[in-house]
Amino acid sequence: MESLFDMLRDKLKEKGYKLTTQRRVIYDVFIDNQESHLSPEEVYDMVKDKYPEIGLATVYRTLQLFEELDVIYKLNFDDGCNRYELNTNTNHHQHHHLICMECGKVSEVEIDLLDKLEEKVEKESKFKIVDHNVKFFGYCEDCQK
Amino acid sequence: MESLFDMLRDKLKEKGYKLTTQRRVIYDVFIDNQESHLSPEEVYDMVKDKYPEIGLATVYRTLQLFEELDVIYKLNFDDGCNRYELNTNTNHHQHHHLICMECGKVSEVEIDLLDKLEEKVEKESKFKIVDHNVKFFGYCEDCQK
DNA sequence: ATGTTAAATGCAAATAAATATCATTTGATA
DNA sequence: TATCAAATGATATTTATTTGCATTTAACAT
Repeated sequence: MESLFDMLRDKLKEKGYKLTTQRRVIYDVFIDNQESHLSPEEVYDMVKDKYPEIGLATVYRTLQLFEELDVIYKLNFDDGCNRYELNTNTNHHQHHHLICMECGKVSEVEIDLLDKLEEKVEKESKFKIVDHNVKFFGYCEDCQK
Repeated sequence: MESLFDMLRDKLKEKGYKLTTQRRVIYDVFIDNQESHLSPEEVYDMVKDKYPEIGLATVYRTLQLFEELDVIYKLNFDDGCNRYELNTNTNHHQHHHLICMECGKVSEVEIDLLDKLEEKVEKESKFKIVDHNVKFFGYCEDCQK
């Protein structure tokens, strides 16, 4: 039974990339913050605790690499920076975001009604669909008052 | 029976904003390019044909204003800039995007199965949902070959 | 173990999109 | 037609991200 970390190592090896300390440490930050939607700057700050010598450019490069390897995926909450979250292979496809239009808070919903929808869209269009992304906009509990 | 343009004028007046030539011309660009997803730079280039004196900052400011007035809405195709499309009041809510992961082409789907989904999500979470946004990722007809 | 080599890093400089500043102009109303 | 807040254009600035390059390091072969 392969852990998430084993998968990272295998994916890196398969593509001829090296498993560096920096990549380990960045990976750990995502493991330790699975409920978060981290920006490059936030990752940088957290990584510096364990590995102060790291450069911001390395963080950016690593995030790109991890995204390419499907280790993390990119989110967009329109707040001026990219955000990323760990791909645990269980959150994918039925894990979407609720964005509060008042305070900007983002929460999660676990729901999967979209498989039917994908089929329908594939029939109507000529696209071969492999993924979807759903965002809901509204007002969170606190901001409804 | 009120035209889209009348609505723009009313909305501006209501909030104490002025109907300037620049705003008219930018609005016309959206009317003339309803199928497009325009970036600020693209709007700027098109506007300059009719109104060469316009400044890029005015385009940015106008796009923000139009978005605030729900005259246009913002899209994100992760290509390094904001993109906008006209809100015709008919495309809203059942108009979503198919993004080709190979060539980046974006097409439209008209579909609305999400009302049920919104209800379900509202029950499960404490969010009051007012809008949703769906993107499908896959391969377009040309790139499947 | 050690040497070799391509890949990765850190730093600093460079880009690019978007925003802010401010003197000047303009649209709406009296 | 005069008034005045709002809007504009030009330019400078900010902020996120990327790039160039000399140096370091992980992976692999010997």
